Amino acid sequence: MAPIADQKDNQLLAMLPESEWGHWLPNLEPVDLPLGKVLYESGNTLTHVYFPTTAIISLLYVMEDGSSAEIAVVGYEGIIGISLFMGGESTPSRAVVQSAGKGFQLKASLLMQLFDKGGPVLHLLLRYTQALITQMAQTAVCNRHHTLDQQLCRWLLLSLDRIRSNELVMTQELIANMLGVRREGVTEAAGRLHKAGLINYQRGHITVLNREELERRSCECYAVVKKEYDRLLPATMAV
Amino acid sequence: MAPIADQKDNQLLAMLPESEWGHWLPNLEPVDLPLGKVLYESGNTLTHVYFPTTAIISLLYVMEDGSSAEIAVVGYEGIIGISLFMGGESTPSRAVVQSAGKGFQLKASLLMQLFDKGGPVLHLLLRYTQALITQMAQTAVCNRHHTLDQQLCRWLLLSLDRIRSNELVMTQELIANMLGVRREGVTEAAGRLHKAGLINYQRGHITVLNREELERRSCECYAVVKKEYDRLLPATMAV
DNA sequence: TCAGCTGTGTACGTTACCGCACATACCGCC
DNA sequence: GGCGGTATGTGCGGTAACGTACACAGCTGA
Repeated sequence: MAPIADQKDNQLLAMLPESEWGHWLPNLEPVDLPLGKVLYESGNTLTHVYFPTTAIISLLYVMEDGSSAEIAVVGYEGIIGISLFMGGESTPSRAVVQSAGKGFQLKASLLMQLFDKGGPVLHLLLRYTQALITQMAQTAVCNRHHTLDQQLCRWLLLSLDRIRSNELVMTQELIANMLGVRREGVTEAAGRLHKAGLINYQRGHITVLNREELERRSCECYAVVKKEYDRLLPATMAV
Repeated sequence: MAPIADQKDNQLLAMLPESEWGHWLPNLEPVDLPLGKVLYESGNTLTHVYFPTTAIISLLYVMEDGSSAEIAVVGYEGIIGISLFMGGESTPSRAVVQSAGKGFQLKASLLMQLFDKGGPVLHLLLRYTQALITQMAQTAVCNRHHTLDQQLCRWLLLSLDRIRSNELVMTQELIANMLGVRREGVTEAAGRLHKAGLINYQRGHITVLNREELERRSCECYAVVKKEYDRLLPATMAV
């Protein structure tokens, strides 16, 4: 019988060299990641890092007036808590579960031990971080130049890529918070995509029907980010 | 007599531990960084990294249609070419000199040798990278939520911090390219700051007269970024 | 079965910024 | 000392997204 949860459902964990596996496996604790759970708070020191398998986590900045904007989105391909091994221990952003699912957690101190040994683990985590940086940079570009319609397409594609699925459990209100726009704006943009037959949705469930057309309507930002993730973290990568 | 150029004018170099100094100094070549010089191009493998001392370098993404947006700005406090030690060798962005000045360059292969030894050099560079990440993230937030007036204030402050000066040699056209807005928009915003007595400018020279008020008019993004740089890279840091 | 909550749809005036066009001002240079 | 190029100033119609208000629709549980 297959295990309830497999550590290799997280791509970074799956990329670890065989020789590392023994050090990691006993210390990876499965965790439930329910909608809204805050994995780390702005300015707080991290106690754990997280490796999502089926959840989507948003890194976002919450402004003084309470409005927010997403900086990046992380799923099975990544890790939550890069500031730990980058040496800052905290960041001004917050990590929140945007789509419920599962994952694994690892004690911060253990991750640091494994990271500080250098070698393949260090290089893998840094390559991942560079991919994440690209996503952040492209978010900045996209926020500046592209229409809400384009951004919604990009966001849907990026998010779905991170759970390997066609369906997203997410309200328009939440999407609006992520994109940093009005909920009504998302309703209108989603309505246009629906009318064009690209997506379906009812009460918090969005399904993509036509991925190709969605990519076509998206801005170049999606392709730039996807290409960079594929380049830096090829699924078949031998670490 | 003081040296024409001092390697310790770059803050990262200045933070290197004494023991490292011998390995670095003979390999740091002084370079001129004239306005418009491209230090690396999107997708190209880096041959050198750069440590600015008096120049300002913009990391920007150039879109398919030719318009651009700044992702981050780097000066004497940093290094150009993080993708090298992050392991990607290239990035989808471009690095361009926005304010002429000087700096030092180091061969990519040498930097990698020094980085791969691990220890304080590695940790210093990673901490710097985290500060840079914060700047990028905040750029995304700022692009989404803040007015051009606020963004101009933020941008002036960030840029001036990076050359330790009150005067910037830069046309409004260039600033517009960086912010990803129309030149006319910058003219209007700058006009308002001028009218309020906060800045002076004529033909490509901008002088800040009232820094406090400029900070007050800026959005919170400037303070967030500054605080994070100060936290991660304190000038008095013992590496 | 109906009440109540959450999620979605629609409308309307407002605003910040855009694109374009053109006027003016400054500076270096022959 | 006038000329040409670059930098800045201004005006005007257009538009994407905003803030606000409210209607409706679907699920859930008393």
